[in-house]
Amino acid sequence: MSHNFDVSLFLPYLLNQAAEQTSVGFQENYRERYGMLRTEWRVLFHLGKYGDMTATEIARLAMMHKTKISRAVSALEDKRFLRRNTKREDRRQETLCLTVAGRKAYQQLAQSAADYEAVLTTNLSKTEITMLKRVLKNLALSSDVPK
Amino acid sequence: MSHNFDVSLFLPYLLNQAAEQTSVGFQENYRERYGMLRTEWRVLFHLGKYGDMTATEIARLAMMHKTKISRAVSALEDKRFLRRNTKREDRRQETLCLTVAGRKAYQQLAQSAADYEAVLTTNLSKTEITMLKRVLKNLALSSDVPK
DNA sequence: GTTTAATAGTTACTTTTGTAACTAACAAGC
DNA sequence: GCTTGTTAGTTACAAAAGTAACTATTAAAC
Repeated sequence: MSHNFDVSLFLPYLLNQAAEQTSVGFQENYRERYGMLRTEWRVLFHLGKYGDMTATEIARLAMMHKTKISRAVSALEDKRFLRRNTKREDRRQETLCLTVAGRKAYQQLAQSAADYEAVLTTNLSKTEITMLKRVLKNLALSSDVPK
Repeated sequence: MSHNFDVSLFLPYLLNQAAEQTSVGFQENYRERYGMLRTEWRVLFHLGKYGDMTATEIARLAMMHKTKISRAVSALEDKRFLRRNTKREDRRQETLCLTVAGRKAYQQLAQSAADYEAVLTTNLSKTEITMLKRVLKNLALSSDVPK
């Protein structure tokens, strides 16, 4: 195929650059204000968005490895942002529930996220944003093997 | 702003997902075949694409931290993919030059990259690809502070 | 020319992540 | 019931990345 492929426009590379820059730009919000890591913010926002779930369910949705989730959950528990409730039907599983503080943090961060995204996309049209998100969703599912 | 912002469509999150999936999909190429890490592949491809450069120049272009570059350069040197040449004019700097083996690896990987990208983008039109890359480039520069 | 500041790159130390092995609980086969 | 296999989640260890302090060299100030 293309004899003169421009590696500097290699899609995974561009995606990494964009992901890294935009993520770093947002991290001050959860980091400075709540002392969270990226993984913790992700777990928090899944619970905030989808309601109580188990670690495994978050892992599947977020495509994150279960050890990462496990550590993030412990950290969020230490910070009193969530509680664990062992399930009656299956005592291996535990439902994760945001505390009042956790929900509050989620709401504030969701707001910051909305604001931040607005800034990121100022130069983009509505059509472009929609298209971009659709494409990204597809790429994320491309070779869906969370392992 | 938006009272009902959908965090699961938060742009940095989508970008991370897409970046991670597509990068993992490609890594078998440099990892299995050449025993490289992602950082090494990046350094290699910058040298392959732009010709001999110093570590600092790569760091600036790739927006990678200089310690990451330093380690990747050492690893690539160990694998005999590049040589270092201290500059006459300024003995602090060293020009990094791909060896014959390095150039060969670059060419093969650039080819694999082209093939891989073709697969990734099968469902996208030319217009979409162009638009996507332009947007990603812009996002990557959004808050350009490599530190 | 000697002090001061700046730059290229490395190294030491810490934090975070990845991998694999582990414990505990359940479920099925017999 | 007991063995065998599977799943949820954790922990121990190894690999990678981030941060800060370091060496060596150059440049500037005086």
